[in-house]
Amino acid sequence: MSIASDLIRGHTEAIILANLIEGDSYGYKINKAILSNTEQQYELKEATLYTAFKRLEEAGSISSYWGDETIGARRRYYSITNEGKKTYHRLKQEWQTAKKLIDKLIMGEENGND
Amino acid sequence: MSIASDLIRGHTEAIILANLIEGDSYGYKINKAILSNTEQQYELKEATLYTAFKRLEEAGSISSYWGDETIGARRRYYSITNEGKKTYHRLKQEWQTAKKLIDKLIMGEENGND
DNA sequence: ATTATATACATTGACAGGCGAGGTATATAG
DNA sequence: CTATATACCTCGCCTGTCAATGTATATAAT
Repeated sequence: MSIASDLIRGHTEAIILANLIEGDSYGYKINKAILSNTEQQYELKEATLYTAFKRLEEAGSISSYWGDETIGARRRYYSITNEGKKTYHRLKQEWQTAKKLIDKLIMGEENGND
Repeated sequence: MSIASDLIRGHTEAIILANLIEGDSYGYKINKAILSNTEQQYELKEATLYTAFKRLEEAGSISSYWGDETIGARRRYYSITNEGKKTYHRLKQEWQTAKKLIDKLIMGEENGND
């Protein structure tokens, strides 16, 4: 992919929570959704994704349950908790703040708006 | 400071190059400039700063020389190279791309513009 | 039958950047 | 002579990312 992972680093959890705000989902699907949303410009690697799920669940931001698929591979679904919703809103605000700061710090005189 | 370091991670080099684009400078001063530019909201820690200088110099993005101070502590000045200017412009473009992607991924329906 | 591909989850071990803690040295103010 | 500001530097830990690898189910092609 074309985006350096260090630029996304630290946003993994917010990205996952943003997905789960739209409804319960599972790893493979979230992975594909991100690829699709970014026109294959960014991929949240599986190892990264599953370790992030573990962190989020330990933090109480999400909960999980096995789907009742009778055919095909089993799926572990994740659900955002109320705690996770709060975290998500906090992370969104932090991103807005960080975005402005980084713009100021690296863009110099140029205007960073679209 | 109020900004999680993982949100800045990966921007350290761009921030330093943005400073040096304005003219030669040295570690302590760049450190204070960032603090001041962000109203103390972000600080590039000294250990981070000096390891980044080393990386940038090894990569040929900056060069350094000792100042000729006759009083006070000695200063090691850094200068951005032509190679470094190219890198800086590339990093700025990457930031613009990443910013849009992250907005799309974590902001959902909301508009991330100021 | 067997190979390949897609779906789906999970772990291990290495790597890289950030940074707390510590150290050195000069100069000034109390 | 102690504290504070300026100024540089390094060691070792921590944390998040990810390539590699493994498991299992299902379908399509050879």
